[in-house]
Amino acid sequence: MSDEIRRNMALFPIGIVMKLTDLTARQIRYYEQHELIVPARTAGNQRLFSLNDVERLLEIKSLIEKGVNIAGIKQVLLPIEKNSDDATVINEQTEVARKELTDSDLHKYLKRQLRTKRPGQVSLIQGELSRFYNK
DNA sequence: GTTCTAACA
DNA sequence: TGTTAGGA
Repeated sequence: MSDEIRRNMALFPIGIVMKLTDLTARQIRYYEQHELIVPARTAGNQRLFSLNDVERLLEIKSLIEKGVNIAGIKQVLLPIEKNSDDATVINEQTEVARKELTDSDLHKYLKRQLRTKRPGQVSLIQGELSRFYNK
């Protein structure tokens, strides 16, 4: 499986994303309303976020802290193209992986992700998520 | 127990 | 953005 797909697998419910990003559920849902992120949904209508979604949220968070509003962020963060590599995927494989995801697995998973670099986003996620693997 | 949408003392 | 109501 490619890292591209791995990064786009919808794995985390909003609770985990809250801890990962330090954002409130309210904020996360609000950003989704403004299409800054487009998480996948389970059959029960619950949001499932991919690592890419988490990265985008961290970027959004940093921009908000710099005083940028939603309109401004929309100009920085390109819209997610449907059916593109940026679209959050949810399938059987994702389903299985998500159910088996434990907290310790999450840590190992995140550490692994940090080694697969991506231009423009790497420095950010490494800084923001460091509190997890450095503790 | 967790998450969802809608709405505002 | 916070918070709460009422459901799933």
